Amino acid sequence: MPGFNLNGFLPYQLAVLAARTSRGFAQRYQAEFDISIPEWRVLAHLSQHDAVSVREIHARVDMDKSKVSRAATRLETRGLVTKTAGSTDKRLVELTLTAQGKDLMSRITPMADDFSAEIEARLGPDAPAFRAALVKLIETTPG
Amino acid sequence: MPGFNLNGFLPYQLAVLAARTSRGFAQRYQAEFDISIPEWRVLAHLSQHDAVSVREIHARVDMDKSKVSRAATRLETRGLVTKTAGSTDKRLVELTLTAQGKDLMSRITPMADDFSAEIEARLGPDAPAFRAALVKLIETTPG
DNA sequence: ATGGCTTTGTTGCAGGTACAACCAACTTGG
DNA sequence: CCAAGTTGGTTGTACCTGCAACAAAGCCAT
Repeated sequence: MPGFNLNGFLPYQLAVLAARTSRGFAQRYQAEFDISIPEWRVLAHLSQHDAVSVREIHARVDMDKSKVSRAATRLETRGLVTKTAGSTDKRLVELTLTAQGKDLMSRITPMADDFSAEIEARLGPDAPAFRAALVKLIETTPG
Repeated sequence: MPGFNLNGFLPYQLAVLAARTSRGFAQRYQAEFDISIPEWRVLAHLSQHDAVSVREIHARVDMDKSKVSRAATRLETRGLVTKTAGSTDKRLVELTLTAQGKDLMSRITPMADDFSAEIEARLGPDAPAFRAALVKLIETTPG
């Protein structure tokens, strides 16, 4: 009769919160720039590590190879990144932000920081503990 | 040069953890039963609130109307739920678990509890605070 | 009651995703 | 040096999702 309490089920709670949060942030930047979430992830990674391969992003950013590949292709056609064949290993593709890509990142980054700050503000003093727990869970959860 | 630190970005962290967690749990029950995540959510909700409409589930379980509708149809063809037209309002559909559906839930529920317990064990004493923060964020994040 | 407005659920469609097959480029053991 | 195996990236495909259009049922003011 009591049944299973889905609303208290941790995987469900995580899924709901993650979906709402991603949608919320996506709405902000998709209105101004026309970027999908996979594209945003690739751009963000490139802003830290330039001249990087698809494989590298696939490993670090929790996205399927094909997702990275197609995101990179879309970004290239829009002039935000360049794809050049690797010099020593010709299988590798070196992804690099163009000037236009860097410019776009420089405009999205403050929005991202604001968004994060708003979420942490809703948590108040518990925010650091929450973030620490989140990191611990991510690191102990197999890929 | 420092760029944007995606790995420390809260929406990204939530998305990664939620995706991994959902996949991990889905792998367990999809091997034994053949149920998708939307189907699992509908079943779980029905285990608490029997004779419930699509709209009710849509509102409570963070799923699109069409997602609920299609999940319910699949569950009906597999004999896990029944769909009957509402008696007073004929637009409404009353979803109810069949005996087979209840049996399936009684076997999945312990797996779900175990899974939750394993995650909380990885958090140790921080688990209650983490769950509390999660609930607070869900409640303050617009749908 | 009747013509319009709202609500409920289903369905068509366009786009995105995961998974596997695939090709080309490297590597390695003999 | 070459055949077999690996690795990096792209592409084909079948599925799923979200959104919007839709039909049917209910509501409501006149």
